[in-house]
Amino acid sequence: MFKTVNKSEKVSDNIIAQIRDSILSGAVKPGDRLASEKELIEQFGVSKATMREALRVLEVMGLIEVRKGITGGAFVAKVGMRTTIHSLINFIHFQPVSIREITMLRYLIEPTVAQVAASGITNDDVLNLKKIIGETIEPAGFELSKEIGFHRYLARMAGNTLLTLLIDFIDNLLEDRKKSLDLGPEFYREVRQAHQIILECLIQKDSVAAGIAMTNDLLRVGEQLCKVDGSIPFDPLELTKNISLSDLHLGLNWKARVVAETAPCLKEEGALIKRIGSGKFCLFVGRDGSH
Amino acid sequence: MFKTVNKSEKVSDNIIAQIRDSILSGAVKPGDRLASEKELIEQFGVSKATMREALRVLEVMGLIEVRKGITGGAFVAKVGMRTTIHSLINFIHFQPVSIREITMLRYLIEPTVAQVAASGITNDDVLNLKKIIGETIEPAGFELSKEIGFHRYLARMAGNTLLTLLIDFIDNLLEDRKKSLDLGPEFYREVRQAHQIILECLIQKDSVAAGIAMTNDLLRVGEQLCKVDGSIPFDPLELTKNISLSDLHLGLNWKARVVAETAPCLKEEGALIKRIGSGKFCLFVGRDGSH
DNA sequence: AGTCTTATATTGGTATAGCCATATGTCCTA
DNA sequence: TAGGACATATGGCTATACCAATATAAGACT
Repeated sequence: MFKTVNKSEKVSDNIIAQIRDSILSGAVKPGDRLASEKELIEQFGVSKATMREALRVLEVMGLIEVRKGITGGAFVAKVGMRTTIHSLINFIHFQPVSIREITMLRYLIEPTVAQVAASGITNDDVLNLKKIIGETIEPAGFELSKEIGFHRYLARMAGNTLLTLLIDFIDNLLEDRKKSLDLGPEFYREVRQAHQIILECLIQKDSVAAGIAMTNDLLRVGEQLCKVDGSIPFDPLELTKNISLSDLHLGLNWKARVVAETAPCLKEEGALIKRIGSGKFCLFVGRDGSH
Repeated sequence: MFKTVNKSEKVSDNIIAQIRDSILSGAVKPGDRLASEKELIEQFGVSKATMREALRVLEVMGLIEVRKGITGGAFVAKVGMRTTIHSLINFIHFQPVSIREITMLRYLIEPTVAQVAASGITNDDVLNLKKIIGETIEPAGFELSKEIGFHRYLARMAGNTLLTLLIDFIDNLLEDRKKSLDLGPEFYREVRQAHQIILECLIQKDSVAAGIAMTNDLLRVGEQLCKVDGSIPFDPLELTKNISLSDLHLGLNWKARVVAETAPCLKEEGALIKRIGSGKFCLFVGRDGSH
């Protein structure tokens, strides 16, 4: 199944790569048992220490799980979100991120998450969210708390894995900051109230209102953290100074496109045209269906 | 400096945690030499195998770098983006992400990135971007290519570390899909053209046009990938069905808020009010400054 | 027959000792 | 002074032995 290692490179790296590839390629699936330590040592033809090094790394990566006892061995596992977020946290430590940056990212994604969540909310969701709000007390726990927060729950409701991961991560970043900034109880009271308002919008299945309420919440939190922190808050007006990009309702049948100045659509009746600088492209805004 | 491990839990875990914390707390900084293997073994009071296990894990995490030779030892390192993205890729392998989801996330963030990039572009940026577009040939390299793509460069221009990491990651995901889907040369020709249009908008420092051009690009790519793939593409019209959330120009001095029905601002002249369902909250849209 | 206890085999976890490969500094020599 | 040979400290790997945890199976008791 596995081949003897090439000893020119680092041996454990070779083993790690082989096992990792066999997992990521789908050759073995979560739950499958690879082999016992002893068997793997024989298969790879290495010593126990080396084999353990490799297994240990794969375990920390979250790719395998090792169990001891008579039914033990190395089992393929699913990489969990906690492992991944830990890695992100390690990274972010060396690339300092401001509240401003975090808030900007939240501003871009969380209102939409709330919108989507509003359209598909169930009675169970409402109950769970009420419970979560009730539990939002000051002591935020520590170190990747397992309890799912309000925003995380909404992300899961929206059903987009990427957004869920992202919001989980952001939540962690913010929790870290909150802990180090020593905010008063008033802050947490306001957060809870904001969440109640969002929940009310969700219950009424009012997507637009939910999005706005979410925006209100995250901008206020960002502003308050910056106030304590002394940094410059994020203000979305910086982005859309006079013109709102989203006014144009872009869709697959775009109403707005950037086209060459020779494009035939520019001759259509009712088209709004704006030349981009003095270049050869134009911003074209047309009716539905035309492009 | 380090304390002897508590042997009730897994010893190497304890060591990993101690060293990790000492790095993340800032007690030791990148470039610092921790100690030699031998010294660490003495400090922690463990065996060589155990110590090596811990060091190996920390090395894979990207937190330290191990050098051999007479001046060798364990050195604190900066966790790089590649390490982090590898971890994200491991995670995503077990949480399949559709083109639809990827496109949705891109739709939320990349137009804004283009907008911001447009406002701060330099002559050097223009030259680099032209070069990047010129090099966009079919064979996309393999495995976390070092060459920075068009979208990645824009993310760096926008100067937001979080967005940069995110877009790097997304780029990787998309590259993976592109490779497995076997797209024709026509596809890449169109991508290049789309990038040229975006660049033109950037050169003219037209933020709005750049955002729109970016939206056009990413939606089209998403649509084409879904066509080959047979899955349902993302259409932003799903999100903002009849009402555009962003029409409301939310800022720190919000024009739109969700408030309790008893809020005094609802009595202000000129306020637009919409009750949320039959609940006790109202969507309030007021003038600048009022709230 | 069912349930609890106990023994045991299997497996992972740690410790010790030793050898090899490698990088670096030092000293010697031309 | 420049170049090369050697010494030395360090990481990398192997081998072996023993300890600790755990699931299974056998046995004792009710």
